[in-house]
Amino acid sequence: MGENRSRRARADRSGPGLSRADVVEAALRFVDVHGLEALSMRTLAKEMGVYPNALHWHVGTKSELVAAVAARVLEDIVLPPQRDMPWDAWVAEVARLCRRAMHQHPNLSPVIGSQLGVTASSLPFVERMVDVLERAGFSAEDLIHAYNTVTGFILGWVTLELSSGPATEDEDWKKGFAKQLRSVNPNVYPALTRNMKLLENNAFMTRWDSGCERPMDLSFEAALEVQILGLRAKLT
Amino acid sequence: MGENRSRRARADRSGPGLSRADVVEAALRFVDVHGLEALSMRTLAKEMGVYPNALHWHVGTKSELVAAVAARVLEDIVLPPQRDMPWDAWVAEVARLCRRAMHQHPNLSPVIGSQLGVTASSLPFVERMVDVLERAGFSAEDLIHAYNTVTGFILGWVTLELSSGPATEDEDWKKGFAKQLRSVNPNVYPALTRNMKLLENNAFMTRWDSGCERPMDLSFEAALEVQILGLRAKLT
DNA sequence: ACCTGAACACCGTTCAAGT
DNA sequence: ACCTGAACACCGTTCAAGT
Repeated sequence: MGENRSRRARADRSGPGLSRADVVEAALRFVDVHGLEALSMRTLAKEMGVYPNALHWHVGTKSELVAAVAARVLEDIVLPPQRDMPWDAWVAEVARLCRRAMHQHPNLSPVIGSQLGVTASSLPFVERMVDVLERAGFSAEDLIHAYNTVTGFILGWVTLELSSGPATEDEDWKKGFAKQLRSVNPNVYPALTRNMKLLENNAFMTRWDSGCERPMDLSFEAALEVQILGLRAKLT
Repeated sequence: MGENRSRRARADRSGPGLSRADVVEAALRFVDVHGLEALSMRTLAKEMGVYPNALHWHVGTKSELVAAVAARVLEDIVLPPQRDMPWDAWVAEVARLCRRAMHQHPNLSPVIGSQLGVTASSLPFVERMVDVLERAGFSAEDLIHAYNTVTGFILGWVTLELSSGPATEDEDWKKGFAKQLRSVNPNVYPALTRNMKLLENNAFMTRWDSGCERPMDLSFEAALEVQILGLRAKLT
């Protein structure tokens, strides 16, 4: 999904002082370390040893920078060759690669889920996914729906997996949440009570750790299998 | 999913001057009208005719307010009774209800996708979804995975559907994107070129309008059917 | 308890000016 | 073209003080 960015440090003074890719790269690293809400044009500029306007000149507005950083995450993915591979194995493999890339930059997941549905620069992904699904037997409207099914599943599901609780400083809400969950009325929440041991900290809306600290590997694999089985059923 | 908030205007002076629910409600309406990025404690306070600190006193920090507003969106949903209904019909119906609720407040979709995976206050949803899936035949780990599959799909997929492009002011990037898309090299993007008419503005990463202006109804129904078919296949 | 009023330390963006 | 330096109009949050 695009060539790797050059890894050279910003120290060497060859070429122009700053490039757009440099700024995006620095922003990515900054967000990885300090979190998305800590990112500001001023602090990033300070860390890069320039004035805020230098950044604006290269990347435009802040939200444009963030969008560029989000798109940058998926560029690390190198898609496997789709020939000599069953369509379902290829889809599953690509799903795992996307998830891995997103897990490598968990602080960016909010902006990936909420901006990447509408974007350019991922055309190689589209091209090959469409090609594979077409060869699987989908065509016309069904092809578009199949594409949207798996693409929406991957990006959307992992976004939710990596979602975090309220960005409050203290971690006490976790203990409070756990206590509240365990002390629900068994008469009004019988199914929840029955499966409490399985649910707590393992399922959406009943967990307190995000998918960053507590990856939902097995659930993802199961959900992925559901996609494949469902698509296969639609083909017949 | 919880009782409706009282609809009384903030004008009447009965009881205390302000309540937490009032602030959340006002914030929800504000975001619906002006967008999420326009929300600030100061402007919301001004619109409510109070000082910023009055808001802080009731809802704490801004990110806590936003989390509360996000959770508030799903509280409008009234779950259908799950008895006298096949499990798959119930799941499909609830999926459509969740989607409808999210579409009613599209400006909140980023924060729903990125925060609602870890939250309380949705226990009625969990209870009944788990109950239905259990009656469908899932148990133990498979039950949790089935729950995570459909919950992650609904919230994640619709988040992606409602995702919008860069929050830039001018709408020219849309025309530029469309032109760039239509003028790709057919030799390097054959599948994309073959299906251009179907893809453009209809599929993730090849559309310029968000799911707010351009709902992906058919693709959602197709994806939902894939979930059902896949889950059904796993049951046997 | 609930809110005012002022203050602190930020922030994104713009604009003229330099080179 | 690329960046400095200063300025403008904000922002979230805190703190003392009122009632």
